[in-house]
Amino acid sequence: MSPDLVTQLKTAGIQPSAQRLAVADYVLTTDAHPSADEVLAQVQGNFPMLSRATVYNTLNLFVEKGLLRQLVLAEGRTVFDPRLGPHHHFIDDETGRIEDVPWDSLRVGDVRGLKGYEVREYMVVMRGRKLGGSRVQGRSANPVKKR
Amino acid sequence: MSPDLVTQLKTAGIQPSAQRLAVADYVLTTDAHPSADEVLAQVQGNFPMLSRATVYNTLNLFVEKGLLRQLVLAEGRTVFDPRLGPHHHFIDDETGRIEDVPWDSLRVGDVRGLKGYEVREYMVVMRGRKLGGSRVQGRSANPVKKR
DNA sequence: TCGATTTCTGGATTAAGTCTAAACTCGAAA
DNA sequence: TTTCGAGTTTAGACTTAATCCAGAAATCGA
Ligand SMILES: [Mn+2]
Ligand SMILES: [Mn+2]
Ligand SMILES: [Zn+2]
Ligand SMILES: [Zn+2]
Repeated sequence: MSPDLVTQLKTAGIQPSAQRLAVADYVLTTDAHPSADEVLAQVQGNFPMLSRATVYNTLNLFVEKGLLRQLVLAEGRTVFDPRLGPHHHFIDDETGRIEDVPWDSLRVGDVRGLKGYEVREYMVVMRGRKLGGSRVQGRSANPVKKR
Repeated sequence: MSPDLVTQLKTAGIQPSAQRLAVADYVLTTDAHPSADEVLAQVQGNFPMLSRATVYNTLNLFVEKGLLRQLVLAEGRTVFDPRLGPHHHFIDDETGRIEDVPWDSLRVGDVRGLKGYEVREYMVVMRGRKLGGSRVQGRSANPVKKR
């Protein structure tokens, strides 16, 4: 859809094919942190002839080219995050949903000054309950915790 | 080996069988963050008749009974951590090795005061290079990053 | 237009982890 | 002692996210 998606891919050195644009249109603009399977399901909605292999290929390519971050925060769920800037993450105990927490909402001490380490990046990972429930509860995506 | 391992298991409500003690003797005392397979390899050293299923059963039991924490920080690696108290983690980019960073070495802002969330636990996850190399480099366990 | 290159695909494969059903252990009752 | 049964252990089957592969399809360049 978006005309600058083409530009964004080209700029990253990626050939903007139809499949890649379809994947990009979802995964580069979503507010969620979808897994590969969720990307597949989502994109196949308006692009039914899309194979699983292509989704994985494309996601890995986007990560490699720096358009996407790959996050592994919870058991058995690798997810993708289009927000490249530094931010923290909150994981809901019940739903498994991952939410972004603005960088500036938490001051972390002198990480870079840690003796013996050259820290390239860091984030605070929080787990707990989301408050202010009552709301429609959102479409709860991840059943989480099968045990 | 340790006589109080028996006590520790009993206290947690776990029958201290030979296999469980062998696993406990390694995983509850290690400074590393081993995966299930690393636990298996390690323990089979002095306890060759130990099955993969028992290792998984035992590790899951220990997690369930609160003797062990399960961490998922990196691609395709679920590891176990016997240090129950709060602490942070540093992950070496090259080796994938996970190191503990003392809780007090980093001051994190008012996490508990975050509006809209009831944070049960949190940690800072750092990635980068370990400095002061030259040393024997330790037995580098995890090749990491196959891509 | 046509060969070369890249992209895409279904199906096979891999590998971490779980599940199952049978075998084994061991203390206590008979 | 024997027997019994609850709990433990095991090999191997199974599940599933992810990768690999080799041919088909699309795209590109001259
Ligand atoms: Mn588990
Ligand atoms: Mn895998
Ligand atoms: Zn994020
Ligand atoms: Zn740790």
